[in-house]
Amino acid sequence: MTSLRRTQTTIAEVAALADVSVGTASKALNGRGQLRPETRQRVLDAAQQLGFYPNALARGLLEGRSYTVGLITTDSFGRFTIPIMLGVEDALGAGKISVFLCDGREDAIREQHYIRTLLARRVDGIVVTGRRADPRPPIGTDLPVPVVYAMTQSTNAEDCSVAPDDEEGGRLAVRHLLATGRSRIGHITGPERFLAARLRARGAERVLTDAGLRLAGPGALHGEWSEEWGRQAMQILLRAQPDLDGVFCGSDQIARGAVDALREGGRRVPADLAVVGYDNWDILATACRPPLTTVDANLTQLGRFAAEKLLAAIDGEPAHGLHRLPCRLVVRESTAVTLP
Amino acid sequence: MTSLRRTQTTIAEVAALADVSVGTASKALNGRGQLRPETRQRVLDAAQQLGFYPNALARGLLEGRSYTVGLITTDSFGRFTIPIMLGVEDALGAGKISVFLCDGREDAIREQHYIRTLLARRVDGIVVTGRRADPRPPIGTDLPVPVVYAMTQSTNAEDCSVAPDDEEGGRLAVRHLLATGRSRIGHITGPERFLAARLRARGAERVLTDAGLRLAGPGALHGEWSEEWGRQAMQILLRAQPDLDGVFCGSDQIARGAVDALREGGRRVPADLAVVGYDNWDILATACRPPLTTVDANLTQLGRFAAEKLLAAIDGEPAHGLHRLPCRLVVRESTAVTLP
DNA sequence: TTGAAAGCGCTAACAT
DNA sequence: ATGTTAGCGCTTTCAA
Repeated sequence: MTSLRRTQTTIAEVAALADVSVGTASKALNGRGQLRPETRQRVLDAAQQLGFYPNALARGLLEGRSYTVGLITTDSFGRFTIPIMLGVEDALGAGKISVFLCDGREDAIREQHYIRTLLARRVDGIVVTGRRADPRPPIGTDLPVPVVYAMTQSTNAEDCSVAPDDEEGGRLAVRHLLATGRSRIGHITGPERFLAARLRARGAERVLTDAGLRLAGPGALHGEWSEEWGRQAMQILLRAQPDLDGVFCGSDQIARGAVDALREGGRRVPADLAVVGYDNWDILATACRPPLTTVDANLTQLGRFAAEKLLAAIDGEPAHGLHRLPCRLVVRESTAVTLP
Repeated sequence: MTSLRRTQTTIAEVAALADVSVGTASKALNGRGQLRPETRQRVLDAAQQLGFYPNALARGLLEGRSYTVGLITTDSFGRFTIPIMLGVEDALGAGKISVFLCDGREDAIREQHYIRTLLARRVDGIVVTGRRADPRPPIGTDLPVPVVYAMTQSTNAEDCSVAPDDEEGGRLAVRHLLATGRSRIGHITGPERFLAARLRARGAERVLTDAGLRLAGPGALHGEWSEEWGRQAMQILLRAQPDLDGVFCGSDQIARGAVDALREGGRRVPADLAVVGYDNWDILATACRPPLTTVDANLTQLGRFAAEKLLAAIDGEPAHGLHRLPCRLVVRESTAVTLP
């Protein structure tokens, strides 16, 4: 519990107490210049005694930068934005940079308003996060500060964007199913208009093709990102191919629906069928019966990575183009190999 | 899409272009003082042309405040913090105040570090959010700026705290069950060490007592906030009181588990038993079969309320003590009245 | 080794 | 009606 003065102290007061000039006080506090050790100590003591900490506004004004960055979300901190924010905050907080939170709400006007505000506050850079990997128009052209897009992508190829490698996620999932001895594998996923859904499906198909196989039934089943769709699609798939032994789902919600449908239809998971989800939304994945093997997109790391790219750009080393970050398979019981 | 200069403009440049002094430019831009309309327009045009917006750091330095507030979370933006953040940001953003995001991570050291940073940045105030209603030590004594605690409570009664009215939530839930014709009502909830769990249970019990009834079975069943516990507890409850016709659950997760257990045990919801959840975590509540009637704690509004209290305090009208905000029942199918 | 002064960008009081 | 000046808190020359 801090005990700070009710009124904030200035360096002039510290200087007065230490009986030196403000210039000297500044040097002492910042460890610069040539000072008699005793003088330096006197200043430090005075600062301590007064609970002094420098006014960041004054420093920023002088230095021309503020050691802050703006974080603009387009989706009101949805489920996917949170871990990214966490990563960004984590990477920047450590480096003494503070983060301004701005909720863009899919509203372009609002977004522009925020950009203006952030620039007025002399942020050193801006991170834009989204919930979809699909490209979006850049937040501005020729902005005076660097911008990094995380979990969304600027349509301008010059801009720096960071996104999970969804195609690799699809490959990981299906490779795992093959490795655990399944070969009649179906795929249930979200709307085809989502780039992420298409990429995951493509990854899945590639691995199957390489193994001389193909997706079971009618191929990738596109629908809502919901449990309900997972249940429905599971029925469709089973009817189309009754000897199915593995399903890769494009989200944990879908997977959960699929698993419920299987259990209620009398099929055992993983004994009869293995199921892989996507997102590693752990509250869902672990509550599933059985707990769900799923692909984790490492979003917190993605946020951290985006922040690092931004820091580099601030330091004059800008990156360009889209960076796809690796996913990770989290193995749980839904794909366990059972003895016959 | 903004098109802003790569280099930021100062008021001096605007003044030069408009051929006036900076003082005059300042007056024109801020609509103060007596100026010839034509001069004012010339300045405005110049500002427009140069894409000028004032340096907030300079303004803040001068005014002694920054029009920013800090938002410190103790739980890494958990599920409950998000809507609160949204509400805070919403209420403040409208008033031209920007929000600094700080993830305290339950770490007191980290928290103190953030407080110092925020004060150095001359924030006008601080909001502290938590995930538990249980009281916590204040973040500091005698801070130079006002603080409001949201969804957590300071142990210092002088501090301003805002929390949902959990007891009322419990009352709402059970009153609804009674109103839909149920009278043998059980309660499954989270760990007893959570104040929220105790308050909700108390609310439930009060309503029953007033109706000359009591909780079914052994009374409130405390366990984890999980689906698994919901399933288990449901079995326990049914064994203890087979003619049960209503269950109030302390969270949507628990409710979901309870509903699953009922369905799998051959009981129809809502025909045989009605179930009420808590949180209105819609992705869970709507995926439930049937969709869940649940108590919504109005967290976004709570965030907005907290922000308003903070603004008032900043304006010299501090509030004290704990403010409990109303909950709201969201009725879905799990408590529908069915014809016999 | 220390102090004085200038200046970051802006606003407000005071001159003109 | 417009210009000049001082000063917000700090760092950084440059002088002493």
